Amino acid sequence: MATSTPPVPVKGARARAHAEVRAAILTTASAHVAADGAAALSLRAVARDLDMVSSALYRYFAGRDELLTALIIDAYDSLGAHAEAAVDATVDDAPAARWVDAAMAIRSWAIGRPHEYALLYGTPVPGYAAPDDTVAPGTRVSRALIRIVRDAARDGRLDDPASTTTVSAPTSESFVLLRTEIDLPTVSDATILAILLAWTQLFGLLTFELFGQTRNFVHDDERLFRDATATMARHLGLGDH
Amino acid sequence: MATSTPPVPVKGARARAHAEVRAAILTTASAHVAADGAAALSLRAVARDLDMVSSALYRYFAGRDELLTALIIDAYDSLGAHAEAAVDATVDDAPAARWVDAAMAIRSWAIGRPHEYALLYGTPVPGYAAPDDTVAPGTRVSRALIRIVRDAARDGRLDDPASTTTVSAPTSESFVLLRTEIDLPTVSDATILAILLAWTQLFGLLTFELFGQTRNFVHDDERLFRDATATMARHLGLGDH
DNA sequence: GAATGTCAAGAGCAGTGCTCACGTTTTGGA
DNA sequence: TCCAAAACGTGAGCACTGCTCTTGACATTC
Repeated sequence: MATSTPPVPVKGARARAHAEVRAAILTTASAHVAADGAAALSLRAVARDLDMVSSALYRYFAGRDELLTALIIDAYDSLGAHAEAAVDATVDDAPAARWVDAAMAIRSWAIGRPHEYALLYGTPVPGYAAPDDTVAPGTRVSRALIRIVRDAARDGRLDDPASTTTVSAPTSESFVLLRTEIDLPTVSDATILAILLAWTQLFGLLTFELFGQTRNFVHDDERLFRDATATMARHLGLGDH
Repeated sequence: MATSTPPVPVKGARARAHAEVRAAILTTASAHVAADGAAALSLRAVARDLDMVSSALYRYFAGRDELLTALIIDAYDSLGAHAEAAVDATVDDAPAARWVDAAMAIRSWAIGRPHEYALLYGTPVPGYAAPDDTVAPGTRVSRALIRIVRDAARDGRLDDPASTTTVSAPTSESFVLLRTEIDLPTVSDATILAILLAWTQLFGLLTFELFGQTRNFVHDDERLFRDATATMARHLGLGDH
């Protein structure tokens, strides 16, 4: 029985003021998440910081979940821009090196904002599945990573990892749509699967590091992350030069 | 300033009754987590179900966090036993097939208990780092998976994936301790890294599936998971027969 | 029998998300 | 220019939460 999103003025000074207050709410809410994590985010505390009364917030967000969803979208955008910058900055490098650099950029973003990372890749706060609105903004990071593969394919620096991958018929079927959506029309099933593997491996390792699953036996997390992503780049068939 | 764990009687009928009540609390708390997730776990609701008053629970657990930690440990044990059973049941199969079967067993456990899985591998609830007590029980699953590699090595059915892995000197250094701890003394750096990769890949993909990160472009999650883990088994060097 | 340990009860504190009725202010059209 | 509608902030209030503390009833042990 979620209350629907509150009405928002569309023109004039009212609209401008509304947008400003909304932005201010997001800013201080984001600061609270960065400091104490999403679980500890309190609407009343945010309202206090802004010298409002808690009920006033409901003119801007339907509730806590909607506020969190907005924060998730902003965080995805921040991470996406970060990843894109890394991919852009390395256009002239070898595909494998680009992959590692992009992965390291994603990692450094996450290390600096563990709570925001948890907001994106940890347990989804409302229920246990992420709200639909957050899926699309989340693809920005993936698209940046995939651009590395696309550039490599264009330049003939992408090997087909067919010899070491197993793709069943139904999986191959489901790759048909995915292949066009990520704009890699000529690439093999093995490459698609390798991309998925590299993607899940990257975030899997990062999540384990940040959530403490690797402590007690990994000492130099950054080094391991670099080696791991370099290995995944080779599995992906990305060229070294 | 966390209140320390409450005193517990050590002998006699008193101790028995105490243990029973404690178990009952864990059982109904676990049911609540399974139904609504860890975030929604309420001490008062648990107390109501047991016809107690909420303050009575503090004789058995120092607070909500300690209750959750106990639940985490139990869940790790459940998952660990599940994985071990799968590994035991396939001793005569090919190493690669065993790996896939164990992974599928882990997945089916998770699919059936999404909230428990989130409790283990999602955002750590107190703060953003898991309490230390939960690390050791968490290794049970990993040890089960590693046994597959060890058996394969013993039987000469483990290839060295050196040709496709990159292990830097510092990472190699940190593998020295790890190698003896997982009782794979003769195995190469490349194999150790491949194990880590397979491990993070397995849980990375599973987490993405459960938290909704793969929806909209993966249709047959089970099939993909099977293909992905089979591929990782090959990267690991596990034999097919 | 007295002292000690164990336990549940209940009141209470400080906090939460959220709703609602109520005034005030601003806005845009008649 | 006037007026109704829209937007907004206020404060009270509801139903919760985790947690603390005091009190009184037992049981076990000395």
